[in-house]
Amino acid sequence: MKIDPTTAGGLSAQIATSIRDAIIAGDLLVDQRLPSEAELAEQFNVSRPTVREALKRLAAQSLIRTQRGATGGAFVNRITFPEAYAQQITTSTLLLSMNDVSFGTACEARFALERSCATLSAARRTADHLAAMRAEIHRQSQPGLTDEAFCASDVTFHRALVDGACNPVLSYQLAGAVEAMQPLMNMVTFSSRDRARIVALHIAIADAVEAQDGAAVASGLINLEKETQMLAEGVFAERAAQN
Amino acid sequence: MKIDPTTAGGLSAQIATSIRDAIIAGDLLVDQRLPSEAELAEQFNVSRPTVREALKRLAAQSLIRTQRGATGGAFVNRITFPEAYAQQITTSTLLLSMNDVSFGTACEARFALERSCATLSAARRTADHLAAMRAEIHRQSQPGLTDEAFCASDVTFHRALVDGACNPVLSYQLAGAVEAMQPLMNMVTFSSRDRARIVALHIAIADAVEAQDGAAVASGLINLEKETQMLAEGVFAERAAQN
DNA sequence: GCCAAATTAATGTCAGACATTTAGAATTTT
DNA sequence: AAAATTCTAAATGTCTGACATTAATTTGGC
Repeated sequence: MKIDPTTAGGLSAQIATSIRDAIIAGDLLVDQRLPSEAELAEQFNVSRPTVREALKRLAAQSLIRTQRGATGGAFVNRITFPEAYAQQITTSTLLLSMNDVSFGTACEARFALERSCATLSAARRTADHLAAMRAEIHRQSQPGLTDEAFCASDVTFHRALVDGACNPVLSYQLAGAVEAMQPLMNMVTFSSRDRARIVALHIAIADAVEAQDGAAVASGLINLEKETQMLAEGVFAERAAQN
Repeated sequence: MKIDPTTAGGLSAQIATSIRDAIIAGDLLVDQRLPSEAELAEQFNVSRPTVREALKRLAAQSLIRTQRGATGGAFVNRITFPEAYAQQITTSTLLLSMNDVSFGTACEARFALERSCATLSAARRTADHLAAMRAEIHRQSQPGLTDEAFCASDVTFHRALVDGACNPVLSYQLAGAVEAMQPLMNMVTFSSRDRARIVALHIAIADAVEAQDGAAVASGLINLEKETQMLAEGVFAERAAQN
């Protein structure tokens, strides 16, 4: 592990990159202990605070975990699916909110991705997945639900659909797409009549999933996308008119 | 911004979370300058190194950038698509390599996601996207290509297909799926006869894209997935036999 | 009025110290 | 002898203070 003090980014960034590369290359295996901070400082010829900053960078990406105490230290972390979910959602959410991606573009991407689960989910969904979808439909039907609660339920419904594919990699990849859309969906506050139409489309999708009819799930998602896009257009047109 | 010294995770982690939440909530806007490290230290009642560790955590996630000099400091960063790509790819790659996800599962997820671009890419692809795909096909046809180069070309081919959908959100979401598969694909080293079959399937897909026939693109991808899964099965069976 | 040098404010780095946590060894007690 | 307790050592977590480096601003000279 060599470090060039002249290059940009700062020493701690370079050290972090160096260690990250070693992990990716497989030189450092899962649960393997890294040298202590003092040893790393000596190896890289920097001070301990600098090493610590580098380690914090890696910890922020869940690449390492640290443990205190006598046998403590920094260990290569096995990234779990929940951790990866969380990172993906954070990144996706900020990416959308900071780059004025249009509602239409995000919506299109989200439903395109979700349709990729339709066939698999129809084929493999368990009774639990179906029950989760039905439960969210029931929740969404209740009057007096706040917009936030409605949207949260919407997300849960779609995640149950995605999880029905029984492919953790697919679930992970879609977590970002589905969750990151929630803030955008929140902007499109729905009237009770709009909600009824959405719920009706959800029921159609759930029915198709229950019947294990993949094509019907896909077309149900297409209808839902159309409806969502139409609702959004209406809301944005109304807002534009007010200004 | 309040900090509870008793809670777990360490002070720097809490401070990082506190600032991250403020960014997500929109209390800190893009390009806005954070207080100086000394001021943050005073606000949170901690020392400067602790604040710095927190800032490094945020920098690792591209949430902030720092600038030196008189008017320098930490600024809320606008996450760009390339930065988000890179993070997604790193996370996805490590997630797959550390959780012994089966080749079949990862492959299924990857092609399911890619099929979601088929219709859009057939409809919207520009001449550039098509040219990029043809160029990679040409490269893949050359004998004497290393396995790594073949796989890298494969990735480029598929990214061109995905980018053809002209939806940056879709491209971003798929970057992880396609790139993270590369190390797994590298494990399945191909004979020249296998390569020829893959290239033939690529040509079929490119032809369908050129003809703007979405259904044909989708079925081409299905065929490619089947071929890939078959090849992998053969390789793994062979390896199992050797052990 | 324009260019160059001093100023200044910020991050980047270092050195050393102390606090805290934890596992394991040593010791004492039962 | 076994079990409970205490002690110790090693590691991370945090603090203080200092100096180095960078880059915009101000100041001074011409």
